[in-house]
Amino acid sequence: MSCDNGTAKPTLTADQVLPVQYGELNDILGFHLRLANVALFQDYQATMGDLSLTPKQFAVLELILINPGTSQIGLAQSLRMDKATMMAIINKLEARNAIERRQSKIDRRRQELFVTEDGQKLVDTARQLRSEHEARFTTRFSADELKMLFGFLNRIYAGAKIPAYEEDEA
Amino acid sequence: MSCDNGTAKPTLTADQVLPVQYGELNDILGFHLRLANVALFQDYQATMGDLSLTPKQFAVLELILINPGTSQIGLAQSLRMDKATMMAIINKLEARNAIERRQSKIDRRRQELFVTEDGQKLVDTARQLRSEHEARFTTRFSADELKMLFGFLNRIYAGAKIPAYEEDEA
DNA sequence: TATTGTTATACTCTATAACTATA
DNA sequence: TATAGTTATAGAGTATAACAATA
Repeated sequence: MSCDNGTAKPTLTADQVLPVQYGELNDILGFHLRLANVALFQDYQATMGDLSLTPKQFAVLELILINPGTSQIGLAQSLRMDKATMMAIINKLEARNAIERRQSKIDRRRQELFVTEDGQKLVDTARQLRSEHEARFTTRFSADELKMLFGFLNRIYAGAKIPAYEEDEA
Repeated sequence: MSCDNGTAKPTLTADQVLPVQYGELNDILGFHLRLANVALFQDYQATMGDLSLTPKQFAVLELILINPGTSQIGLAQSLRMDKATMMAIINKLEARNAIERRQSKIDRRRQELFVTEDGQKLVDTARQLRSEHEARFTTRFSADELKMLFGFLNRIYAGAKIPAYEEDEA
C-alpha cells in the first residue's frame, strides 16, 4: 500500500540463517530502521566496550565541545529527550570528570557546561575507536550512496516535533 | 575520516530551531539513524497509542502469523533479543488473548505459537493505523528512493551476528 | 550434554511530578 | 508566571543466571 516492492523487496540474507519468514514486516520502514540500529549498536558496544561511553553520552560530549557553555535544556531538546533524562547523563559525565558545570553569571538558574581536559582525552580516544566502528559500515557504501543515505535519514527526522516542548493543546 | 561530505553534509533543518550546533555528530551514521528512529517511534506512538501495541509486540504478531507454530527461541533470534525478553512479550500478548501457546507433540520442550481470532482482529486494526503512520514518512520518498533506502538499511544489518547464539570464544 | 521454556532478579533508560531558585 | 535545574519515583525494556523438563 505504501510502496511498490513486488519483486525487489529487501529480505534478510541467507547467511543469517533465520528460522522465520518476515512477511508483512518487509514493507515496514521502522522494522528495517530498527534492525539497522540494533546491528550498529551491537558493533558499537563491541568496539567501545572498554570505554563504557554510551552513544548518548558520547553525543553529549560532542555537543558540549561544539557548544561550550550550553545548558542541559538545550542538550535535551537537541537529542529529543527529557531534561531529567539528560540530567542523569550529565551527572555520569561529571562523575568521571569529563565535563563540569559552572553557574551562569547572567542567568543564575542555568548551569553552563564545559568539557574538561580529561573529557577531551576521553573524546579523542572515543573518536578513534568510533571511526573504526563507523568504517565497518560506511565501507559498504560508495561516497555517493552514503551521501544519499544520510539525506534520506535526514528527510525522516526533519521537522520532527519535540513533544515535551510543544505548546499545550488548547 | 570515514567519508567525504565537506559541502553536502546533511544538517538539521531550520524549522526545528535547535539551540546547538551538531559538529562532529553530523558525520556519524548511528546518530542520524537514531534520530530517524526516534522520529518514527514518536509518530508511531501518537498514531497507535490507543491500541497499546508496541512495535515489537506488533512485529511478533506478524511473525507468528507468517510462521504459525513458531517457537519463542525462533522469534527471539529473528528480532535479535534474548529469549527471556521474548518471553515477556509473549506473555503480554497471551494475556490479552492475541496469541496462544500449544505444547508441541513432536518436541515437548517447545511451545508452538498461534495467533487467535482476537489476535487477528488486533492485527487488522493495527495494520490499518500503521499504514497511515507509514504513509506520513514514505510519501517523502519516490518509489525508487524508497527502494534504495530499504536496500541501504538492509546492507547495514545484513550479516549481523546474534550474540546470544554465537559459539563460545575459545 | 544441549536445548526450550521459565522464573527471579537486577540494571538501565526513560518520563512524570513535585520541588527550588531564579527570572 | 515561567524557566532551569533537581530529586524521587515508577514503569518499561533488557540481559543474566539458575532451574525444570525434555531431547
